[in-house]
Amino acid sequence: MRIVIKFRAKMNYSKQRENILNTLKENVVHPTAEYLYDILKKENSNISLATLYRNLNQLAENGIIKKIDGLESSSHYDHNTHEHYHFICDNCKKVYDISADVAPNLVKKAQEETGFTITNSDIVFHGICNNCKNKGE
Amino acid sequence: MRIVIKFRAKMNYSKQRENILNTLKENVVHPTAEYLYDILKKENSNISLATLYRNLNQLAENGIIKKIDGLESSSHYDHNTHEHYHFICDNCKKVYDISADVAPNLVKKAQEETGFTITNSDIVFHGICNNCKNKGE
DNA sequence: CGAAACTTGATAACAATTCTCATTTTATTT
DNA sequence: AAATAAAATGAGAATTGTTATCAAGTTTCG
Repeated sequence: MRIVIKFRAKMNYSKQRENILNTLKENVVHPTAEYLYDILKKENSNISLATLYRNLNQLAENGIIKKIDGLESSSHYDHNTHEHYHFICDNCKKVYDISADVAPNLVKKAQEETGFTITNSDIVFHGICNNCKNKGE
Repeated sequence: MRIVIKFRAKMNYSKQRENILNTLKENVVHPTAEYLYDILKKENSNISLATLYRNLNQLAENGIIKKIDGLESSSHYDHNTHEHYHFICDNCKKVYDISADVAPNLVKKAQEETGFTITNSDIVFHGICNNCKNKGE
């Protein structure tokens, strides 16, 4: 079973990375890269957009921050519109269906907790599918 | 309270849309637009990529198919790495936190159902937040 | 039929993100 | 502290997925 684990280069200290992490912690939660960039530009003389993205990815890969986004790049389309969720294999990238039973009354509970009007819920699981676990592909 | 509901133009019949929908139904589940485009190009003399995207969006807006993607365009970053979920207000686009309690044992249940190794789960709710409901903004 | 509304293809435009590469920092070894 | 290797940076080009534009073709319905 050959499952590729992302190689983690050692992280050296860097002023820019420190700035990015602090800015992320001290400001609005869940900012986009663009939002962070604007703040960083003001406070911190100059930083490259590439540096920002590079560091956000690195921090996320190392579990220091979390990147919030459903799928990786492109959208997928599904003709099955019944309530159900999805699992994406990080190895083969296939998208599997997961029954809605795994989270009963999900919307109802979330509405009760927040008072928001909730029209939709999506769950995306990530991991390794059985095929990849067995075949090591 | 002024909540903008997307205007739905009437859908006339169109050969291309029919082809797209059939291709989506008769093939691999959850394809990307690119995947569909390749099939359609082969089977169906010519179709424009723009037409494909236009129709996929239209079909999704009318609930005939489902578009699977977590957030809209750009990723958001979160320094809170504890298990919790997110709600995106379709009106003001703010991202709110939702406690993990709304889906107890989520990963465990999904693992039991599938046998997959699940490393991560993301839930994204959509709807209208209280602020927007009250202020009508 | 004939007008109004809808759809199409081709291509330009766009936004978010990643890549390239020469230079600079940081860490490690002597 | 000098030499060397490894990692980080900035600037901008490049890539990717998707949407906008617009003139021409279709569908709908009175």
